Amino acid sequence: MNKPETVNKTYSIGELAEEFGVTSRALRLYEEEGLLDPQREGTRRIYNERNRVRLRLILRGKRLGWSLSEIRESFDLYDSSLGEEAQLEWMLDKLAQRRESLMEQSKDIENALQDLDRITTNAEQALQGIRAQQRKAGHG
Amino acid sequence: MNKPETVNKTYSIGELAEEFGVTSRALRLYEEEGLLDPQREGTRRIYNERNRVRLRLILRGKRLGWSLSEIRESFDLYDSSLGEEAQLEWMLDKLAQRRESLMEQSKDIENALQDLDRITTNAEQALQGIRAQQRKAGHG
DNA sequence: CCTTACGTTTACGTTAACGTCAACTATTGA
DNA sequence: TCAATAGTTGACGTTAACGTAAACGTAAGG
Repeated sequence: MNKPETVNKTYSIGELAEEFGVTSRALRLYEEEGLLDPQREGTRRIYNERNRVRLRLILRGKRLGWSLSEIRESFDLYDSSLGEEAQLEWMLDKLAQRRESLMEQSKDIENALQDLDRITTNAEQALQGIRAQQRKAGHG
Repeated sequence: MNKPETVNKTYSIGELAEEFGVTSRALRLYEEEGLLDPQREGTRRIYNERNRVRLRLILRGKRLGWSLSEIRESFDLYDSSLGEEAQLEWMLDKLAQRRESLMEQSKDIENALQDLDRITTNAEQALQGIRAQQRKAGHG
């Protein structure tokens, strides 16, 4: 008993590339780097929903400024089996590091937004000043 | 009547590099790219507080995944005089774009943090399970 | 005076993340 | 049957952001 047919939908490399605004070349590179593993139909690559989700995560990682190998590391964390104690401790450590880095980025964004707001306010006021001058001149 | 002497403190390239954990080479590159403009004492570069603040902003930009030219653009926005109307409108547009990008990154971080939390919880529970088993075995 | 430390410019080397092109295969529609 | 379309691998090209090394200048200390 399966879910509706949308679940088993597949995509060619070109389709997926266009949908996400990247090139086929990039998808092949991500595969080479171990970030994607599409099935094959003969020689052609066939992407499924799982691959699609992965690609979404890859692009999110890129937006956060991560390198491809950092992105792969995060996948490794995500996929790794919860087996031995030592492995789990190492994993928790890595997860904590990621969290710290993300929190730092979050702080950076807050600060950058504050800077932007100050500049924006100044520019808006300057613009209003100019337009007020123009209206005065227009009435002459 | 000047503020205390800390205000006029200056730094050599080596000092500044070490303080921020970058190399002299990087500082020279940032200068070439128009991101820094230290004074000179003969041929030697002399950095003041303003340069130091700039460097801090450069590194913040890097943590956000910006390229050096994107960082310079942001400085251009920051520095640009609030002159003509067209320029102001163009500037406000650029500022809005930056804001959107930052908000998107912020969302990405939220999501990444949620993912991390889920994985962390799983790993912690697995670890507790293992340790419970170890205690039972220890009592045998 | 000589070494040491720190700085300078110039220039070539390196890595990541693709872009681009060549040569080939497979499918499809006229 | 033939051309167009989309895919394949392989290889070389490109850009950004530095690293690294050479050759030289300069101020301080022994």
